[in-house]
Amino acid sequence: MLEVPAPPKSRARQKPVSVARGFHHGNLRQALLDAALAAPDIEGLSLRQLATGLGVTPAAAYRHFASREDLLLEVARIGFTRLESRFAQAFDIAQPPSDAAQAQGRFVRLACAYLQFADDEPALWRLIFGAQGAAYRALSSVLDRRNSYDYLPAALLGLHRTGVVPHPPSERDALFAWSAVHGAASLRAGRVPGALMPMEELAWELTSRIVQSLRSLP
Amino acid sequence: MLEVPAPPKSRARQKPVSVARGFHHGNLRQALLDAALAAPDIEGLSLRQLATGLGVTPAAAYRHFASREDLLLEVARIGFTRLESRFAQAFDIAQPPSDAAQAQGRFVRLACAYLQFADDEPALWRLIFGAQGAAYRALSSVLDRRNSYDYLPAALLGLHRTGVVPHPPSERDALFAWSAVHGAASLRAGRVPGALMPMEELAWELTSRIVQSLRSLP
DNA sequence: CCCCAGATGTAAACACAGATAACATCATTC
DNA sequence: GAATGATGTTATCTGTGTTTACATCTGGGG
Repeated sequence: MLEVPAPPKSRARQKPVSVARGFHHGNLRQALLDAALAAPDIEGLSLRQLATGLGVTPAAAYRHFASREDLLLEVARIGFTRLESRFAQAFDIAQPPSDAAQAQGRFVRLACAYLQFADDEPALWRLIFGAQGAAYRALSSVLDRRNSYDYLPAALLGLHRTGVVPHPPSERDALFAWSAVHGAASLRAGRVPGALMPMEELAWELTSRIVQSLRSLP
Repeated sequence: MLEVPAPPKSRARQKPVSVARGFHHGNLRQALLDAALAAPDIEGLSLRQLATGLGVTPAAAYRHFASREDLLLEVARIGFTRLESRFAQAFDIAQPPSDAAQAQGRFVRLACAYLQFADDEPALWRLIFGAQGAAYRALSSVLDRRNSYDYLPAALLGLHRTGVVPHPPSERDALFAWSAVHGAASLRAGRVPGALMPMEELAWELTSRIVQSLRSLP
């Protein structure tokens, strides 16, 4: 609520910190993105508050983003990248599973990453997947899906290679697994009581049930 | 709960349509709700457009709703009721399943109802479940959950009673089933390519996979 | 070293949104 | 046939997205 009262207007000479007042020179864009990423409700924030909060005029934001929508899309893109990097870390491509336990471990970690992201960054989760996933849809055509949502099929393939699942995974197997995990994450994000159990427990339960279903279907 | 709107409003004089101009007398509230329900993007609509579209001043809406938020909440409540009535019809409580095939049929119909609702009323779906299910959360405390989301456990119980599933369904069984169906509906609403198969097919696939997972877990 | 060109930020303004208050009008009831 | 409360209207306020014209900073070429 505190305004920056344009205090000293230190037009004097040297700029001790050119970042703190008015001019951000080159990093206003990043500063706006950072502020948006830190907001508790990204979709609901206003450009003006964002800008004035950074000690800058609303119109300044338009030097870096064509519109509010554009800013939010960029934030969503960053969020999606963060999710993807969580996937990558959980997947741990450097260490392919050599037995059933390792393959299942990888699968559990992947589910965990999905759930943990919704837990850790609820505002980003809402931005990306909320509201019918408007942002997600807009991003789908831009992002390389091959690099983001192919971790799941790969994990299922690992389950088959190590003998956990008899048949090679089909696209529908992957869709079912994705549905279950995504649905659980949504319910958890919506604070549905039953979905609020400890996360590792939820992830283990989901994945073992999914594996069970894959075991017995032709 | 609704007010009694003085039924036919027989204005025996001129003004053949008292509804078309200015005064709606008693049914502006319903007219606003109807207009909102018909909007392609409920969350994004403005009170002003809604009101002026009905030939009425923006401020008139505030005689019937405390705020835009309040209106949207009421619309969400109606949407939730619609979903619930779809559940009731699919569940068909009058005809409890007497064998495995009927129990499975009931389960499939229930999943179908969920998916069909997302297909038929995407705007309502987004309003209720989108954006982290803000509306859904707000409604949860008001609605009697016993009457809306207990169809699923009941259907699972039917599966057990007719011998499809060996163990009586636990809360976690229900959560898993709900997650899978809800997740699939979300992906479908987000137009994820893999989830756009014919709906009955998707419902059948989901339910049979869920049943498979319930068969083998202790 | 100066000065200019382009990047960056400001000031002012427009249209539109939600919301409120004071006033006008209907429609029913005594 | 008024009185009265529900209903709708006319301003008006604040806040937001966005644009336009102007001001300022920064780095590089004479």
